[in-house]
Amino acid sequence: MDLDRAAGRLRAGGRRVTAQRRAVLRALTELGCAADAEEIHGRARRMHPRIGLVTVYRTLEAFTAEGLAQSVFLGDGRTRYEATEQGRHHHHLVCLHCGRIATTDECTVQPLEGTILRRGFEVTAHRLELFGYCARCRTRR
Amino acid sequence: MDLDRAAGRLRAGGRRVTAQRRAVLRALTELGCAADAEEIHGRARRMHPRIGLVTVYRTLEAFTAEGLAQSVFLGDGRTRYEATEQGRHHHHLVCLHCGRIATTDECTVQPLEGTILRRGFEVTAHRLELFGYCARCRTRR
DNA sequence: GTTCTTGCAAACAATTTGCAAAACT
DNA sequence: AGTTTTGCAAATTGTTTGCAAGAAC
Repeated sequence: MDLDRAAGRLRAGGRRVTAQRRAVLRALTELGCAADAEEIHGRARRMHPRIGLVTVYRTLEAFTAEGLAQSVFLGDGRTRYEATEQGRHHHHLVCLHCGRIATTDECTVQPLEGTILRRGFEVTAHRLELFGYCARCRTRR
Repeated sequence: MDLDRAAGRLRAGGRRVTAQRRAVLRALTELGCAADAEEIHGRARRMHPRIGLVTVYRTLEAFTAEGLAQSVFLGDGRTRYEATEQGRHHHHLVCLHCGRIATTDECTVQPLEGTILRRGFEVTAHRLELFGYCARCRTRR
C-alpha cells in the first residue's frame, strides 16, 4: 500500500493524514501479515517514538473503515491486522505446534459464493484460516 | 452430540461427568451454532440454576480439548462455541446488516488442502466464514 | 479558525486464576 | 479416599472512552 493512495483514501473519508498514521501504515506493511496491535505499536514507535497504543487502535479502526487494512482472527484472543493489498487476497496457515503463520494465495471459495448467492445471501467477503502442522514441525516429531 | 458418547469421551480424557457439564452440553445443542459463553451460561442455568459463568468457560475449554465442542470467531470480540457434529462440518454466513448467522454445509476447501499439503503443510482443520447480506436485508434497502 | 487527532488516565468487557468446599469415581 | 470440579472473588488481558491539548486543513 503506497502512501499517496492511502493518504487519498483517508482524505476521501474526511480523515486527516498524520505522522502517526503514516507510521502505522509503514509498520503494517513492514510486519507483513496478521500482526497484533502490540506488535504494530512497537514497530510504529521506531518511526514515531511518542505514538501511544491507543492511537494505534484508533488508527487501525480508521484504516479498516477506509479499506486500507483488514482484521484477522486466529483464535488467540487478539485481533490481528494487515494492510489490504488491492486486488489480492490471501489466507492463513497456522501451525498448531510452533504458531508460525504462513499464507496461501490460492482460494477455492468462489464457487461456494455462487451457490450461496443462489440461496439469496450475497457474499461480499470471506475469511479462511487453515490449521495444521508446518513442514518443519511435521518432520521433527 | 448424545450424552453417552460425550460422557465416554470425557472419561477417556480422564475427566469427570458432572451435572454442570451435562447442562452445558445440552445448552450447546439447544442453542445451535455460534453461541457465546454468556448465552450458553444463560441456557445452562435453566437446567442447573447454580452453575457459574466460570464453570461454563472451564467446561467449554474441556469440551474443546476433547473434541466435543469447537470455537468460532466472527469478529465481535467474543469467542463463540458450538457442539461438534461428528463427521459433519459447516461454515457460517454472517449478515453484516442484521447480524444473523446462517450456515452452509457445502465446503470447497478440500482441494486447497491438497495443494497446501504438497508444499509440506499438513492441514488438520480449517475455518471459513462468509460475510455479506442475507436475503431479507438485501431486498429491504 | 475550525474540526479531527492525539495522549493519558480511567473505564470496560471478556476471560482466567487462586483457593477452599463439594462432587465424581 | 483420592483427585477432579465447582463457585466465588479477585486478577488479567485486550480494547474502548472521556477529555483537554495539539496538529491538520
